[in-house]
Amino acid sequence: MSSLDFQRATANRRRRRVTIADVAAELGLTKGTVSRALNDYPDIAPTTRQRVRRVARTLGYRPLSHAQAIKTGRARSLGLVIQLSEHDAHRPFLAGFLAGISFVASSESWTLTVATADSDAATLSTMRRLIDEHKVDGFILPRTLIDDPRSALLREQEVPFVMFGRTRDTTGCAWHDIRSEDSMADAVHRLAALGHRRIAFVNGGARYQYSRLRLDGFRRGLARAGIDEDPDLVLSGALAPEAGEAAGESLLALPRPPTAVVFAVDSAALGLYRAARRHGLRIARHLSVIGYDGIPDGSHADPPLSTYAVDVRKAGERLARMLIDRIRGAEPESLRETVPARFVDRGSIGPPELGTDDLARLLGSGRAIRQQPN
Amino acid sequence: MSSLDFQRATANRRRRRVTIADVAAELGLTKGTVSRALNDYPDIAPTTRQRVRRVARTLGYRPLSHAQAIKTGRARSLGLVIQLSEHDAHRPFLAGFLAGISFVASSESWTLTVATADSDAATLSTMRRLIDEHKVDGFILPRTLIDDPRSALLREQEVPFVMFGRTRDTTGCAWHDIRSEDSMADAVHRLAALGHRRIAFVNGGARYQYSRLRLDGFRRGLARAGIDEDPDLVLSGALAPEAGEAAGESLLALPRPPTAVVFAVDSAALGLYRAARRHGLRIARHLSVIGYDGIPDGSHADPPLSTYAVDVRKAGERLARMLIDRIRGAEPESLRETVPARFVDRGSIGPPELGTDDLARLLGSGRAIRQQPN
DNA sequence: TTACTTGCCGAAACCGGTTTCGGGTGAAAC
DNA sequence: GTTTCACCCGAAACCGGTTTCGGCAAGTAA
Repeated sequence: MSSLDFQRATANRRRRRVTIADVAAELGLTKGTVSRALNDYPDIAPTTRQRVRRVARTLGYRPLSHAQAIKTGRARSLGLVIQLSEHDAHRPFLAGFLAGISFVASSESWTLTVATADSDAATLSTMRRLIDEHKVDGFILPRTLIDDPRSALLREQEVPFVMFGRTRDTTGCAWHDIRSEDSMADAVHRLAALGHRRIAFVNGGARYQYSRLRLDGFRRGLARAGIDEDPDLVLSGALAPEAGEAAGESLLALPRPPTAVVFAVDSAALGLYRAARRHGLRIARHLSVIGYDGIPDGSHADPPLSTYAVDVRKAGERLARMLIDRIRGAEPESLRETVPARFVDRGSIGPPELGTDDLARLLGSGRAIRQQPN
Repeated sequence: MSSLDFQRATANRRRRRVTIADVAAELGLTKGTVSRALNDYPDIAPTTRQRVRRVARTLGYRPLSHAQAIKTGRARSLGLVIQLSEHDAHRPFLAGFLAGISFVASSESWTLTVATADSDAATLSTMRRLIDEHKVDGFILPRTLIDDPRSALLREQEVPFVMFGRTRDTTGCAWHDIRSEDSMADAVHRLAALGHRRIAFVNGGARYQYSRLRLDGFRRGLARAGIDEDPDLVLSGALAPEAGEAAGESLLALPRPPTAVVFAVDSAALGLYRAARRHGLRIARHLSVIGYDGIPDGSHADPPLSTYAVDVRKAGERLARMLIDRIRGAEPESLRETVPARFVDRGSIGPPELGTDDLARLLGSGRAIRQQPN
């Protein structure tokens, strides 16, 4: 045991790490044997394996990940490139999402490498750098686009990836996604059940696959409720409160305004609150609103925004798990799943107190009054 | 040049990376010479250095970071462990903060490794793992505590780190921080200039060093304005809207309520809006509020919250730069800096329309009226 | 007894870089 | 004409692991 003590002493004195050679020397074995023992090679006697394990533990041996990487080609790291130009709507989710990924990664002794970029091009070049330097073994792709250049790059480079969201060309793609289309259909269903017939839809960004899906879901809801779609009541491109406010204004300016509005994105829905306030309308009473995302701000609105909550932490966990499986060789086709969002009724919907015509009249008079000072 | 073509071909066919041996072979040099040339060793002829550079570029050679790490002991990665238990108030800053760090890191071909933890203990053990496996070369410590166990660990392990915020024991510490204490003093000064004499202060979490500093700043402001401190008007522990609301309630319940409130944290300040609304008070007219942080939600409040904006992206950039310098050997004492926050007046402050006694009377009658139904 | 497996481990190559050491060359100094 | 000394580069060790290959010993079949 003197050699063990010696190891400990030097480790403390010079802060030299315990290497595999130290473990081997302590046991009177060779590096190779120790390595195979720790990596569960079948040609190692069970008793030897146990001895190695024990000594490795007592010596505090931790393999150096990049020393392993040089031979195995595995950095044991998951890559995540966050693009935060435009609206930054995903910001409130970021912490939970990272927590989910990090939780699973840590449990497997993997790590998470994150980078940010401010454009599509920057995202791709950042990913390319991470690939070239072999900093990561694969990527999690948030905010998938209908036609996503990232998946094209990764397919070409043969780098594993999983997507948070679906896309058009699914070849070689693995994904985890929330069935937001079902939520949109459900929203229409709920509003129709409350008596609404003029239900508007304000969609998100056109590039995203989810926008396409949610619009489909909205239409499915209308069809199921037996309501004909009115093109005037379908807008898109609203990701932030400002855009949501503008959308609300144009909807309220219609000859036959909607009595309920479904938003594809919570933060846009919050914009409608401002428009409503300006026109003296009360959310839920005069105008029902349903959002999607479950952002915390929604619960601070007055009245709190009814929405479909997404468990982003869980999504992060699933994606990390799937990516690790994918890196270890699982087929992408076996890694595809969708889960539902959870409806949380906080009080921003209710039976229509006024019909569309009464609403129009009210808004008209309001407009007249408000325009007097000008 | 045929060998060059050969490299390209094999690189494409078998997707084999270009190694330093390929570059050396192409030039008729040895690996060692190429390595020294690329790393600016002085014993390489300038002409040779240029030739090596050019060929390395045309071949598309990128050194494998973990292959370098094995010898240099540098993973070229910055560590960030985010603790998101309690309030998660830093969430809105996360994206910008990461962007700042990532921007600088990328520019030096470094990467950012992030992990999350849900307690102090988990944070420490996660950091320990990253250190043991040598996944990172140093840490950025967000949300510094008065007595921070993280700095103790890193000092003992002799791992470089920089802090976002100050701490009590500064030995071996490098930091970047915002002089929020000056902002608090400035807030008092501004309110006093508007005519306020009863100014309250609602502080943040007691563990954080910033709370101590901001309280000092508040007191300094009072002293400068010639106002005696009233212990009733100083509260603490408010980090979220709920706690801010509660603090607001207790302040408004005082016999002589404040006409202005300074909050150490924006999101707590937003809680006061709700308390004010419940009592029929109008922010800015009856009750002036100043927050600190500059969170986006503040600008959506009604009226928008006046606050001191912190440039978290810039902070991330500075911290990354400082940490890289620190890892490269700079002394921690040379890496200490503070910058001011920027006041943004969005309209939540104004001259007191009512004195404290009138306010108390108004609140009293309001209370009476509201309590009748019970 | 001999031959052939099988189980288990040592030896050594290898991964892709970095760094030390030493020697050859040419110019300057004597 | 030597000697000296930069200047440059090759050779080889090294970093800390992994993986291949081969051989020894014991067990089994012939």
